[in-house]
Amino acid sequence: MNAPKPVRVRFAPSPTGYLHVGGARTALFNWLYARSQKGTFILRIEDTDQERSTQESYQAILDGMNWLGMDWDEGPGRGGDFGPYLQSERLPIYREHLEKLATEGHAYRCFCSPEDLAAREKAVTDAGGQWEGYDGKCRDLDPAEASKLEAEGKPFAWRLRTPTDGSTFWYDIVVDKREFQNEVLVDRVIFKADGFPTYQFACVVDDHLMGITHVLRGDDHVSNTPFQILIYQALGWNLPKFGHMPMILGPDRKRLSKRHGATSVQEFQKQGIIPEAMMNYLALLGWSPGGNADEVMTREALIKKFSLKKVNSSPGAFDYDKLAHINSEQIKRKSPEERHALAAGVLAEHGWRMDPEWKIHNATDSDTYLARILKTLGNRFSSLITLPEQIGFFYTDDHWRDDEAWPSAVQGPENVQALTALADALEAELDMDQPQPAEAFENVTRALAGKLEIKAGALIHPSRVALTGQLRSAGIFEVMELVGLRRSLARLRRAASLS
RNA sequence: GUCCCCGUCGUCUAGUGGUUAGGACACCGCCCUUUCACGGCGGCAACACGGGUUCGAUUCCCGUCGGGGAUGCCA
Repeated sequence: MNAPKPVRVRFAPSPTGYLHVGGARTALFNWLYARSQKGTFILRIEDTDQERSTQESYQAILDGMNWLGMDWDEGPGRGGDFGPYLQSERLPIYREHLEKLATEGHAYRCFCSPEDLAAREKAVTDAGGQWEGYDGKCRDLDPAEASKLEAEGKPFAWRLRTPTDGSTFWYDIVVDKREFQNEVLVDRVIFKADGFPTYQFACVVDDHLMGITHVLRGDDHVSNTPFQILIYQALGWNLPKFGHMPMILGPDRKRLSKRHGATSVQEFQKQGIIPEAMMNYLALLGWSPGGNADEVMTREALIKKFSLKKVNSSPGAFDYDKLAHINSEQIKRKSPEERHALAAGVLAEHGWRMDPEWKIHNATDSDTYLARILKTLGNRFSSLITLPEQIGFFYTDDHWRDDEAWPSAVQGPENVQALTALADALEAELDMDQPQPAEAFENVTRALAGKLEIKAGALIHPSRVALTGQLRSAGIFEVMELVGLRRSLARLRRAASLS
């Protein structure tokens, strides 16, 4: 048997928008396949649509790829032996291959303008018929006549002459055999009147010239494949393997669109999704590690377990809840250092810093302080979005002021009494000039509860709201330790006085 | 309309010619507890429908229905 060729796959987006989750998922499967097979991952920009391609989009795509951590071996900024990797810089190459097809009679000039075509389509539709695509008007145009029209300066496009009988098929990696009757394939344009190749043509030429072994793309390309196969055949080239990934649908099983919420990877980034989670979730949409295996995986695990054979053939609905779950799991599983970096980013956005005047037990500088906060938070830190709410009160007295929890937990005679009693006890028992550990606060609180013959909770709950402004928080005694005795007292008294 | 594809809990999925059809998210209980989260335990919940083939179909075939894609001088 022949030795397997080294895998070469590519992601070939067109720079006409942001990096959409569908595109990102396609890119991911290519990337995972390349990495798992020790192959080459190529990024190629398909900017043959002069109208819609933009520099901003180009940049957004590169940013999205980088953010997700999908590095490419060849492509923009990386170079490679098969460049250029921007189709707009490969025009002479396409031209050359077009000429070959023209010479051999596989391509012909079509002088029908888009307006002509639209008019003919309308005529057919008006007559109650169904327009089946290009009608082949110029297919048998006399070459002399065509040359004459060209000499007159009449604009034209090039079309591929496709067979009218037989069928074109391939064995898809995902869905096995796919077959189309050539009869239904029309002579589509391969070179536009503006001198640029169409996607159909540029894609085939590049995939071949760049030595692509597996064309892995979205299922929306299935109907392009037979036409492209015809181009390969006309050029006398061997076919790569094709694999069509199932589409991603919205939660309502309609095509995923903006009205479903975020659809571009940068939007998810803004919503506090970390790249590892995005990648992990995307991988799970259409692929599964199988059986009861853990779905939360590192990049390395993903690469190790990924297999094209396990890619599903049915379209899947995007589930924001599950993404959120994967995201929190990924955050929880990060190392303390990585979590610290993540949280520090959030702090920086809010401009929060530790008050250097304050004496905190076991924390005298900002980094240590944050490390202590995160340790106290533990698993509660599982979202970049809720983190500001969770830790704001460690940094500013303003943070806790307004909260709807206030009336229920702090107001009322018992609560005011409890807050005051606790403040008095803490002040009496603890040395204001020394940092106090959580245990000290807890001992005083529980002793007071015993003395007053009430449950500790009757002191704890109002204190939590007084200290944090929230009904939920990390352990309240650790909160007191980190907020510090002096400031804790102030907050307790403040709450009591405001009630 | 035509062509192509898909169809297992609400969602993502595993799986098989004979299984108590497994896991995860979400949801609901209980436990833990200082609230929340985590964790633990348990629960709810699926083979779209109708015909075949077969001793036996969720699994194989056909049809129906449902969903998606394509039908561009966009990619």
